[in-house]
Amino acid sequence: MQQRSEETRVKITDSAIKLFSSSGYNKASVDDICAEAGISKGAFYHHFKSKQELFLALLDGWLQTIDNAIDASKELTAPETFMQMTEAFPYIFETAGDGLPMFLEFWLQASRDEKIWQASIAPYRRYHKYFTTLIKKGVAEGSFVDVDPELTSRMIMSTAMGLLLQSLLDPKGAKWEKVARESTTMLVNSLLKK
Amino acid sequence: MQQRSEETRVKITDSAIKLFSSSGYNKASVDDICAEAGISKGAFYHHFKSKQELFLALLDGWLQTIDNAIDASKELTAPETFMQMTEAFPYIFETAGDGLPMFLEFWLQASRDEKIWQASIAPYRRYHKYFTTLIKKGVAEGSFVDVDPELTSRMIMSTAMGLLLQSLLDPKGAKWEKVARESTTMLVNSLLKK
DNA sequence: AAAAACAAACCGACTGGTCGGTTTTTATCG
DNA sequence: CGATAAAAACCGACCAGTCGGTTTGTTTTT
Repeated sequence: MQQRSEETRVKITDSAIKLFSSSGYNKASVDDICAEAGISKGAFYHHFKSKQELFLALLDGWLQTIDNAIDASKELTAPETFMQMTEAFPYIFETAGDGLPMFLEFWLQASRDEKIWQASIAPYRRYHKYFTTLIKKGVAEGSFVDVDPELTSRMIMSTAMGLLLQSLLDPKGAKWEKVARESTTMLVNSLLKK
Repeated sequence: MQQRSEETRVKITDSAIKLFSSSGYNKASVDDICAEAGISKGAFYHHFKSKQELFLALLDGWLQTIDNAIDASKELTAPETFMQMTEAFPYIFETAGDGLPMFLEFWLQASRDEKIWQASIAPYRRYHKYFTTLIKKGVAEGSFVDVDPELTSRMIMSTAMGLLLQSLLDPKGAKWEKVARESTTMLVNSLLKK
């Protein structure tokens, strides 16, 4: 099939992630990405109709991995789900590590670019809804104390995002996987009925 | 005095904040800033030796306001300090509102630019230390339960940053001042001895 | 008059994107 | 199977515009 084509596409996206992360969306030029990928500009614009479309494609892929993780924990009880998230944190920090600035880049672009915002806001709200439902479920199951699900969901997402932000600014300032794990435990503990 | 000079400088910084926020550091060109300020490029480079230096100056000013707020609450007890922070949140969201993307911009630039990182990391660590000390003080005073001060400090900062991030992405998705206030209350409550 | 503050033309490096042409892959058919 | 032509993938020079920063000259302040 078009195996070569697929390889080129992967080369482009890989290089783009690398360069967007290290230099930022604006500073990483299409020429740079092509050079890093070892392909020509023609090849680039054969696969993506613009730099922005490439960015959108990366965002899509990123959201995909999160969605998959969520799908994987569909059958569990609410506390089990949170515990699994606790376990997932070190993995997230490890793999996201280099791509972390990308994540922030998404945020920033989204706040300024209508198209990218549209692509970001829907999944974001979906995640919020997901946590809200999960907490409601926990309360209904009787395993969680009677908190405000909406508010608690926001707090959980705040904690997660705040941790990512801090680990980005000061990677060596703390053992972030450990902080993340303990933070989650603390949050869950304050949710669990005694 | 050099009153006219000072006015020009203010015009430049005001315009820069406005444009950096709405368009981002890279996209807001020096020409744009000059046009917005109604001055010439010569005037710009008379006051700032580079675009980066202007950015650093803005960062400095921003940190100054935070430091002032911290200084203002030096005499209070630990719980009082937190309660005051609760009160300060609506103000922060109101004033920071438009400048919020700037805040993120600082973060992103810091993670990539050694000079800006140096200027950011010191205050960041100072704030972390401040919260850690504050919590230790609360524990010593007997008003807080016996938590890990380091960890709790990270969590508080996470929550604050995460809230800012979320309000930036989805300003109309929730009443953020309210969420912020309730989150703080919830955090303090879980800290307070019953 | 000296110095500080400002204006505006100018520079070279670099940007995202285009385009005509070349190579490689795939489908078709004798 | 091998020849062949169409289609897909790719190349790299090129363009028009933008960028941060410099320079030269003018106005304002002291």
